Amino acid sequence: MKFVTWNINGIKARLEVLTAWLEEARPDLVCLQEIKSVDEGFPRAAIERLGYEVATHGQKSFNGVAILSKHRLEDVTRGLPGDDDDLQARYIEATVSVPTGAVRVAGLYLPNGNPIDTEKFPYKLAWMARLEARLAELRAFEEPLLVMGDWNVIPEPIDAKTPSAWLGDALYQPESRAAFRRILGLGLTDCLRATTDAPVWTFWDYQAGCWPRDEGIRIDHVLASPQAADRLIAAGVDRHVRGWEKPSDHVPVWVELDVTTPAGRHA
DNA sequence: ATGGCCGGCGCAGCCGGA
Repeated sequence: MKFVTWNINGIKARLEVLTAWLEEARPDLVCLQEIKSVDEGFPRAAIERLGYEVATHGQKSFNGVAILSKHRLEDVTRGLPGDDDDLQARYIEATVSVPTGAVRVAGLYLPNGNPIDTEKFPYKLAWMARLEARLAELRAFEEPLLVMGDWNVIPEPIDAKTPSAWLGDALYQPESRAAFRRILGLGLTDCLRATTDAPVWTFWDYQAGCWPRDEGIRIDHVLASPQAADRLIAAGVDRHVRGWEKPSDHVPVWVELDVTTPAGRHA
């Protein structure tokens, strides 16, 4: 079963690219970020027509996340707990039933945090602390869990074509990277890193010819609980989509899980 | 040479992104 995360950078500007990719990739479940739309403005019908259930957590102009699923979504919750004054739409959870049980999915759009000498950077770090607290709760259930989205964190030097270019950037600050490592320390597996040691990019800036020069970074991640990581078959990036007409600056990142084998029976 | 863009809003040019 194929689970994907993709920052689409505006659902209205990306609907044609999204539907073309859905028909090509045929994912079971997709977490979208930066839909930049209120719930009522989301082009739900065009996606439902392709056989997907749609759950949105939108906001006017900025941010906004959604989950698309070929299988019924249950227990949808919107917003990251821990700060009732935070109105930015960056987090959604849902449970999807699979033949052997259920998978809890958390879709996130982590704050960018730039510039680092403004209030935006402490907001990012506080958001990551709230995320760690929520994921500690979810981990305690000891069930299959995927935490996927645009993390806006470059975890390691290998995750940037030119690491030195990011030294003053919120995505590569020691505090951002340490917070990401603390979350991995809850017992979560970085699925792409679990399947390859090679450099892989998920984002290329629109500016400065970054795509033709392959000046990319890896900031979109899928993390799995042990109960999900045990079922991991493969992980990858749909890099070619960055070369399409009117692309997002991010590409889809996917994982394939074996949800047919009873627990404890897989390799 | 170290820059070059894009979406939303709304109809000019600014804000936000990474």
